[in-house]
Amino acid sequence: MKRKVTLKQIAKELDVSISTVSKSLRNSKEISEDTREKVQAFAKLYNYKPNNIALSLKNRKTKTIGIMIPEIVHHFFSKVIRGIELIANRRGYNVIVGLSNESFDKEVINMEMLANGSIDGFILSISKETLLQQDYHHFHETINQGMPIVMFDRVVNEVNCDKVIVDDFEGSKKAVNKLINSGCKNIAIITTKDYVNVGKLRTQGYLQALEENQIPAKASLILKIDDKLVSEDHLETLEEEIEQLFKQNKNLDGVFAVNELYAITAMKVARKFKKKIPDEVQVIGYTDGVLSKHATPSLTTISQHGQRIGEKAADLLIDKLEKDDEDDTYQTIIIETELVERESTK
Amino acid sequence: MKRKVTLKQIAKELDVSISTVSKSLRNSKEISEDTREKVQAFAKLYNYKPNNIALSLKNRKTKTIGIMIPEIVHHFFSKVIRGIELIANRRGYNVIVGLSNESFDKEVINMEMLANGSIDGFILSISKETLLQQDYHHFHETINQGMPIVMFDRVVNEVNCDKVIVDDFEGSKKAVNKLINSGCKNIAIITTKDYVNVGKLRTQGYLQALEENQIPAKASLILKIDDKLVSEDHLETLEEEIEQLFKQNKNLDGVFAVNELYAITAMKVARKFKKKIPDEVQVIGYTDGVLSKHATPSLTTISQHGQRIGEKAADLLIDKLEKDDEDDTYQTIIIETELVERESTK
DNA sequence: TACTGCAACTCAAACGTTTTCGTGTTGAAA
DNA sequence: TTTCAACACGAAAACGTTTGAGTTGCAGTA
Repeated sequence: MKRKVTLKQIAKELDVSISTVSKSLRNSKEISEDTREKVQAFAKLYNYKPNNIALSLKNRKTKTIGIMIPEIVHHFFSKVIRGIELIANRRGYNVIVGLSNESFDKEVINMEMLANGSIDGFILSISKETLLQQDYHHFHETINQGMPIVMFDRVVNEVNCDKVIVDDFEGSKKAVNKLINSGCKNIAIITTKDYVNVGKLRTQGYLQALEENQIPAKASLILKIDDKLVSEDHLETLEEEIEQLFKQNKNLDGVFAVNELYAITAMKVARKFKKKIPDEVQVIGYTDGVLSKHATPSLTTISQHGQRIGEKAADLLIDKLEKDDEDDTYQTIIIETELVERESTK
Repeated sequence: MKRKVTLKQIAKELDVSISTVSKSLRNSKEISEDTREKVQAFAKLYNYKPNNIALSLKNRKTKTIGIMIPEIVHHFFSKVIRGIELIANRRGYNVIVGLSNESFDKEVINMEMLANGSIDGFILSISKETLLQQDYHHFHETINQGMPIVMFDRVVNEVNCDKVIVDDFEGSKKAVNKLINSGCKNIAIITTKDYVNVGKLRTQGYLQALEENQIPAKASLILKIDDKLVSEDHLETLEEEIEQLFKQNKNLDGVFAVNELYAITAMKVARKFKKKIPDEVQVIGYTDGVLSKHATPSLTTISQHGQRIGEKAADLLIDKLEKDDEDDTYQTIIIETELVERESTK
């Protein structure tokens, strides 16, 4: 086993100083061509690679981006990571991942751990618990220490930083309009409780679309799921709640669900009630994941372009990191949603 | 904006030496209680946290694990990451993620980048291209430099290191036996080309199960998909190939597919041919992901316990990192598969 | 008084780089 | 013979820690 070779070892071996070695490798013309070649040959032979940690310490930058997300086993988030990684890599950065697991405490601890020099900046999406508690001190502190943050998807007005979001309002308007234009008269929405503000915005988009088409909203058509229970029995509860929705609205002919799972479950329930999709009930989901694509019938959805969100977030962050002047202007980038039409709508 | 405070700054402020500050914070009894308290109070006030990079340089360990996987938008891999992150975090480690994107070059470059001091060890799953080229020099070099590697799922005999795998052979035997015991007489397998050796092993398990039950294997029942085409049109090709399989085997009554997508597509094709599931055709998949759980009918699968694989891999790696004696014995841990019975089998 | 022992510090090296400044040697111009 | 630039290289500081080896002052002892 041969340990990594250092400048010092090369210097000793070649009987020159460390500085000479360093300069030779960086092709400084302070050093004679002779020595340079000798050093470079030796370095190549021993496969010298500068130690990243030492460089980080010296340069006070790590060339590493920290990602903090609530969950990784999730199509949307993994797509975002892929986008971040793509850009980061292309621009010479590494990516370190922390999972908050939707917990406030883990989010805080993980961020503190990473903020102590390990990374140059954060890309993150806020955990549900944090959103619920509305305690954002850890973000403020991080930013205050001069470490830039880019938030995506689950963002919050109270924190001043760059943001990349999807136009949830417009996206769900798009979906509901599609249902209306395809002939739906009684459209339900299956959404989440309001504290996750993407859920809130999607509900608002739904209401707005109805209003613009002079369709009165009905409370019985709005189903808000409490998704704090992510356990297995949650699935059954979910199904029961949707069954109630169908029972209470016999004339239901359109469903807009704010995520894939709700949409898929709605289709399952529709099938149970012998309602043909898309002939009798049409369904649109949100988030274009594997489920939508491979369901039968395949599901029309609003695609959020997770990868593009990640790419944009990474570009924003790295731009900020590499700009030398400390500007404190922040942008909010909106990534357009797209209606992907499949078999669950006419 | 207040930058992070360092030992040096505290020392200057309190008019003591850096060592005194350091020792005070580590509660050394070399320092008087008075001074200790004073320093600790000051440090707390200014929210001092030691700089990770400096510590890494000093201790020659980063407390960071590098993960290199072919793809992150993938249920199995993200579950593994979750497992790794869970254990890593619990044991005080961070996790840095590199994606090879199934490319040999990216795998090599990424590994070299991380191996230069950024991490203490690797957990990885080999890219398809690497498996195809059978060039494992980068793994050998990494190990040679004293950096431990733990491989999972896609492993290779040629590299001497700890491994965590699933018993693919036993797993698929289990699946095929289930089909046989449920009355299937003509069981097809939909698998991948042999160079991905998990595909190979699963095919062998299939053959073995047939043999043990005195069922002759038929070439026409073995469909090997070339999944180098991961593009969109791949989906259609896949469907066509499976249709051929059904056409050529009119009496087909059981399908074992080596992944979710193949299984789901098989169900779709079965439906097209008006074959009732599970009454006329039974289907079992491999990898227990979202698709299996939420398909209609839901899919019986062999679960690989991705998270457990990740946890075990992380424990193995950290154990090795924290053991001081350099032992060069390597283990291969086999994680048991589990048959998850759902609606697609009787 | 001179020595010992101890408490309470400080110094300095080390981890692996980069970079500024300094220095010794040459050869040529004055 | 002196002066001076050009050249080729070395020393040292710095990034932020930790830690073993000094150093200082002072009380106690012979």
